Amino acid sequence: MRPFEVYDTLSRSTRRFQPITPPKVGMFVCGLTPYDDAHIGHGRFAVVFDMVARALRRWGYRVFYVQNVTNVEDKVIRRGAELGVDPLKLSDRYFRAWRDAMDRLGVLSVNYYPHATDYLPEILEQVRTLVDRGRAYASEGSVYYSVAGFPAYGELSGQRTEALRPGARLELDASKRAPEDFVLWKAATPGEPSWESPWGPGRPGWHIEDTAITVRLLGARYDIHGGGVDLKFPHHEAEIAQAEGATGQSPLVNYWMHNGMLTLHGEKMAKSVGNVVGLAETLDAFGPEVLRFFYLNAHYRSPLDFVAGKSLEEAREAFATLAKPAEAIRVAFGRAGETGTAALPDGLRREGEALVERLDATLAEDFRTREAIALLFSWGRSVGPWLERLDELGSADLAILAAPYDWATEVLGFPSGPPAATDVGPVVEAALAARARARARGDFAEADRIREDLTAAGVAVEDRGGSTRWSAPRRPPS
RNA sequence: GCCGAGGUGGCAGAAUGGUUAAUGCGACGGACUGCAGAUCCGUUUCCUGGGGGUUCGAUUCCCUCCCUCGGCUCCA
Repeated sequence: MRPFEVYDTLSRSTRRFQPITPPKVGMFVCGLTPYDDAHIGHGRFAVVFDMVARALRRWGYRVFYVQNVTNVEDKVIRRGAELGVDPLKLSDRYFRAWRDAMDRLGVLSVNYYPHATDYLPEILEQVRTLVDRGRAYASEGSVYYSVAGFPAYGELSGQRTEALRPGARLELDASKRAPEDFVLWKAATPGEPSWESPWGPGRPGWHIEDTAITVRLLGARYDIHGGGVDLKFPHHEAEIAQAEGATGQSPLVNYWMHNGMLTLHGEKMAKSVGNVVGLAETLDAFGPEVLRFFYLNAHYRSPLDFVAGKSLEEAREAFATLAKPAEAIRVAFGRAGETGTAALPDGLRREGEALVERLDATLAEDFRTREAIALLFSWGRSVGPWLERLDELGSADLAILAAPYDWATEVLGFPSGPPAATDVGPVVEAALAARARARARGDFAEADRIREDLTAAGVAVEDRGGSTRWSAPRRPPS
């Protein structure tokens, strides 16, 4: 197991990671409330924690990564009512769309997506435990957590309960003893989904499913909890209060990781702000690798600004620069013999062998993906002079050239995948043959016209040396 | 107001108590090309919000001010 450091929000410091039960790592990330199409802000947390899980597994940790699905919640119910659809069916539909997007994005590291409604027995048991231990009280069919009885409340976010009271958004709910108390179990409203409980029919509060699920699956204490910074308060604060209040064990989580927000032109992207860019459409237009590149090209804790018509276009160019040598090397490797007619200089060979270690070491410092990507670009420059001579190299040398890119594919999730299969080959070949004839007789106007037509169809044409090469786009042109 | 994260070149975005402050995008020049594109080579020395302080030396550490973003019970 490679040692690494991670910034822990609770202690506000970068700490050396120490699993509770090595090599096992329990990792929980707050997932979606599926009630509408996911946007590219959601994609960021998914890719960030996917990268974390990939890295840890590469380093020898046995990661159990759980991402919950809040499928019963105010917003789901409200949207269902608007559309006249059963809320649970609605959330199921959007969850499926989320999974599709995750598959496309290469987010394959999540072991399990528990749904809130699948954990009602655990939720009810935890609520009852909190009531039994005097942490919570029932009132008018609902159950509330009594924040006053949990002094650590506010430590994660640096908020003090006294400071919260003047907050304009505190619910002035007569059934609560104190305004900062939050609901664990919400009394049923007619026509909405509800489940039987000792306090009457109702449904889970926002925060309780996470701790019911994690106590059940990961235990009273676990290693990593991730999520967006916007969830620090009150959501994660409430999780600590609930779990520690129920189990009597502390700390609930050893390392709190919070990713920075994706902003659109400087403002947080959020459904409630109305400034969202759809995840599925973005994947259609740019493909998963460009999007992953865009996300991981900034440190996960920094805010990341998205500028329409610019950010992803720039990411696409940069990604192409990175991916091209990788693909050329991999293709050459497939053709290469054991020994080549040329050999890499020792200096380059050593650089390549050291680079993979450097990449791991860089990520081991709080997941500095931007720095790792910079190293990969530099490698591209080192490798550059060999790109025209790859066929001269033997497989051992090519493996050295490929190793940093293989590392990137494993941990960052790009570059990967062969070009899309295409059945336009014969058509393109025929057009290029016509173009070659035109060029041969000096009719460049005709030759250029054919090339422009092909370019417009998404086929890149390159004259190299005496031959002409073409390539179909890896994905639909945007 | 309180809590947190930030302010770095034309743009995006790293890093560091010390020779020329990464990397990418863009731009420019060269090779190649019928022209282009792609690719390769090179250039882009005058960039660390303002003001103090510590230090032989600060962009980095400390204080202060200004500004931006996020949270302050909907949120990834």
